[in-house]
Amino acid sequence: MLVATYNVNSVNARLENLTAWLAQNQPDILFLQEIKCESNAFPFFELRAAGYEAAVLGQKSYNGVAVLSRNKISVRQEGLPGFEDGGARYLEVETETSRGRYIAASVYLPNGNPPYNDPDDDSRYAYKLRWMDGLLVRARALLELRRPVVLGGDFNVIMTDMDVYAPEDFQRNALFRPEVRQKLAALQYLGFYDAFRSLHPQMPGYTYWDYAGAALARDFGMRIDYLFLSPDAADCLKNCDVDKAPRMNVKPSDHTVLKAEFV
DNA sequence: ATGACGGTAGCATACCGA
Repeated sequence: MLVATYNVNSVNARLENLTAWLAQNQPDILFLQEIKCESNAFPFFELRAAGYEAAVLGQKSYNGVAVLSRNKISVRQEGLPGFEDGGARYLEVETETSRGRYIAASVYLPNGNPPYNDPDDDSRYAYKLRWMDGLLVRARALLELRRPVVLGGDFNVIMTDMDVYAPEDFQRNALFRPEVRQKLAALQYLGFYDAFRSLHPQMPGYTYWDYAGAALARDFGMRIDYLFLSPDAADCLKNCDVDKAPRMNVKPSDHTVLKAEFV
């Protein structure tokens, strides 16, 4: 049973790459982030032809998350409960897999860095911190269900020095500041397992390389996409790997796929 | 410090991203 996450940087711009990856890998569940369209522009038809149902929380131009599944999907939650959010960043569903029913949420955390024209504006960072607090509240409620849960997506947090090519350059970056690292650590103290890191304690596991500056060729990457597992899901985890192929394709996203296999 | 590079909106250039 395969579950994967992919920040596509526009689902329509990435449709060829996406359907090719689905055909080759046949995951039970695929989380998408940054679909960058409303649901009326989402490629339901093409994905159904590829064998996938889709649940979509869309938004024009920015953000937008989706969950693909080979089986029928029921939506549990659009957006974080009790959190006023201008962005389409959280979609929680339940779906059948070849290993039973899973709760699955596609997560796209705010970036949090200020706009270039106003580097002292900390409102985006404050929004990121509030968003993470909302996620932690939801995560606690999900754990209380004592069921297999996967939170997958682009968390926009570099957790440790190992997870970025030049940690010294990122000390004040909103992806690496102490508060966000602490809150992502808190998700694990609650009981969610970082699927990749729990199986690969030493590997960098980069999931993102900037388009600019030959970042991919120089391996200037960062690990910011994650699959977080409830204990019931972690018990069944067999392996978890970065699939670098989508990043090496023609017309790639700047992120690549992170996938996990379950028994 | 800035921009690279790419996507969207919409038709020039601004905004966003990490």
